[in-house]
Amino acid sequence: MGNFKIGELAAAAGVGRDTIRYYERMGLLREPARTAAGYRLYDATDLERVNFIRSAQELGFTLEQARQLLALRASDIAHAQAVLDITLAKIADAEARLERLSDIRDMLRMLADECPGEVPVSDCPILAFLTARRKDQQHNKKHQAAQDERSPRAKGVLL
Amino acid sequence: MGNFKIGELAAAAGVGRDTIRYYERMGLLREPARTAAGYRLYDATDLERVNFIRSAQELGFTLEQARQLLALRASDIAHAQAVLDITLAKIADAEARLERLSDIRDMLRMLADECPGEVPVSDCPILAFLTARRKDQQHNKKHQAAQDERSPRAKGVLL
DNA sequence: ATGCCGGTTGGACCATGGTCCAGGGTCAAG
DNA sequence: CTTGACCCTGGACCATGGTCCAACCGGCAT
Repeated sequence: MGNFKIGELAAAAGVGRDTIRYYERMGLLREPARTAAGYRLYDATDLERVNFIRSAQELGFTLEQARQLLALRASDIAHAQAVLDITLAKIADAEARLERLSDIRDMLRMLADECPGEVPVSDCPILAFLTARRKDQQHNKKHQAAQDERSPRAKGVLL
Repeated sequence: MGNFKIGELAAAAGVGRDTIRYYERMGLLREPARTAAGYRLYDATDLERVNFIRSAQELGFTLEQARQLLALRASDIAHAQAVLDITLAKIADAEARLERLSDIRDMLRMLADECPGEVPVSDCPILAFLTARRKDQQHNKKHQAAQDERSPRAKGVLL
């Protein structure tokens, strides 16, 4: 049947050879059969898996989440709720990110609108804002106590 | 005058000591004066610089961009236009990202709405979508030629 | 003098998703 | 038989923004 070598799989899926090997190392693809010479041999189900992974990535899922989704798909006993949960979390994540990002955009737009351009940097409202802003924050902080909670970095960052 | 050691500067700015040294290595802070024992000695202008950097980061600027903004601020000859240009690029970036992200959210929301939850994974519309989607794309690709343009990764990613 | 807190250095490490490379082996065509 | 295209492995490297580590030194209180 249609067995292909790694380069063929990669080309069919539109990724690099190294990406395929990387997915294998990460446990996203099974360890494939080998020729006598040690060449990896793939079939249509492998291609479909790579395509699945790429689709998941396009929807903002990380490789780890893609791995989970593949595991769920392969399970007889899992219910769709598990997939839905992952999806809902991703939506919530996207929404938080959208809000934060649109706040930033609004702020930048405001500042850009105020900036006349043809003045010396010493009169630039954007720089003035960046220079001044912290004083406000320190002001606020005085009433906030010294709690700082360094974040250990978000997992599954969405784009 | 008010000279502080690295720990004091870090505390005043609300960052870690290592972050200060990191900024120095990255060229965001000048090399500070030293005590006889080699301790770094900072003053109020250094604190202000760190605060500026943090503010810039909050507006989505990368450290590299913060460095550029600081350089512009320090320049006598630069005009505000240069700052505005950086800001406008950041806004455009934010907008592109917002659009992409909200498309993804919409797609996920659509899929989530269709998913009944209490069915076996084999009936999960989300998995079905991920499984099927690539076939569409390959279909489209047939009319698009085999141009693939592997992206060398975006710089100055906004959040 | 002893402890302890804080400073110094260089370098390793985190996550994410790959990419690239050296130094081989394999295979089909000419 | 040689050339070139493909494959193998293990490991280094990219960006981003830090964090953490060992192993050492400085300075102050008890």
